[in-house]
Amino acid sequence: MTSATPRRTKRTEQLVARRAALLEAAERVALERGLAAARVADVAAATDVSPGLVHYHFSSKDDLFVEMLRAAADRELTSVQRIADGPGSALSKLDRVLREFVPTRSDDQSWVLWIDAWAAALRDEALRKIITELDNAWIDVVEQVLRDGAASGEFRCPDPSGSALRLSALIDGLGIRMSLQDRQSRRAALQHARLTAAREIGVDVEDFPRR
Amino acid sequence: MTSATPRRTKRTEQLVARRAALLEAAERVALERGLAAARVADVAAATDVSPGLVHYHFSSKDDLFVEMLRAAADRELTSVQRIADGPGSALSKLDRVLREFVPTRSDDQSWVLWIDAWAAALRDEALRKIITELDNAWIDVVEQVLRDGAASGEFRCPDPSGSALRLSALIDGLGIRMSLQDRQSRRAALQHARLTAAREIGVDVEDFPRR
DNA sequence: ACTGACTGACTGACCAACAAGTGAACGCCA
DNA sequence: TGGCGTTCACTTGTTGGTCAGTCAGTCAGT
Repeated sequence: MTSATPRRTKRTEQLVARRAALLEAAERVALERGLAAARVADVAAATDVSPGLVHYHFSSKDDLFVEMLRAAADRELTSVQRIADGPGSALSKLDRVLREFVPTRSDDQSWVLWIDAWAAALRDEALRKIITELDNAWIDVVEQVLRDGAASGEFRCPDPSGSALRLSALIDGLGIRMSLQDRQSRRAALQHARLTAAREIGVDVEDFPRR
Repeated sequence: MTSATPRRTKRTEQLVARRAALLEAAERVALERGLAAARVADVAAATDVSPGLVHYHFSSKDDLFVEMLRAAADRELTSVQRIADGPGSALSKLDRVLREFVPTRSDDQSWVLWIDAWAAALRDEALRKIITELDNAWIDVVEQVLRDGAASGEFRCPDPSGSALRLSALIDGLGIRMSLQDRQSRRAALQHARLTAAREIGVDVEDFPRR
């Protein structure tokens, strides 16, 4: 039987491993030097590989970093979806989403990456597509959690779509603040998010799950 | 009487005018090409001037763009302060702030500039300082408006500081969204901001001033 | 008022550094 | 042994910054 996907030989395994390693290295480099200042030579060095090889796997620098961000976006999306599809009440899911996405530290890796990505996306159609798709998908997932909670009578939420969008925007704003200001504490940021979420679903903040 | 400030000769007038023109050109270039891709040669060309002159007025490329953003930040801050110091009820002032800062279009100039600036600030101490100072000052002004409204009994606001911070974060998040997604309408964004603000001060959205 | 020495804004050619991408050659694995 | 992953030397283009020279504007002394 000839499968459409190529056989999984040692060679092809190595190939996909290299590609993955390059993408991972690209992310590390983008985190350290910033997306705008990242060089393909850096990615090559970080992978202990010649610069030419990078161009063997990726047609251009742009291609490399776009793919890297696509992979990162996929991870983020998977992360929310796992929470939403997991066990627990809608309320606890909502709280877990907040704990997962409200930035933890001023040097929170993913936030730094996305702030860079936003700027780059202003002038790059492909990037803009990736980011808006991630953003919309994220909102959709949270919207569904809110809808479930409202349907089961756990809380009230007259406008799940709007609530999810507002939460997303708030978290993005907090993410920027946390990434740029050192003295901002995670505790405070999380509390701001919880308070806003509580108002969106008409419950008291105190009713959010402990820990 | 010998004044500390230099005489206002034709020469010095021209000097400050040149400097201002270069800063303005730098902003235009940053808007068009993006902060990361902006070249000093672009700024020179946009001012109809030789590249060398740019370095005569500004010690380095960094210096040029940092100064440009400092000027832009000053303008933004002046803008809020004028609203806060102006006439009208606290409620109407709050609404005017929202109308002023919730992005108007996907290509809203100042939002594009600040998104670029956030990314650059991740790796630039001087920029980070400018941005956090602007951000904190903005919040302080809004906080004062909220405090005034609460003091006069116009509305309730138990935590003006937190409310101002949350509003700032929400607006930033909406700004990103509006800048990256075309199909987002200003009307919707403004409505999200108004709704959140209304909840912060315990009034009904409908009570926000018409138009 | 005039002038001549002087200052400093400005030019434009130039450079050194750097970075993306190319392609021929090479060697390892199936 | 053939082809694919990989290297390395190289080309090409770009860009921030420099510098010697120029000329308009300024000002002190007459």
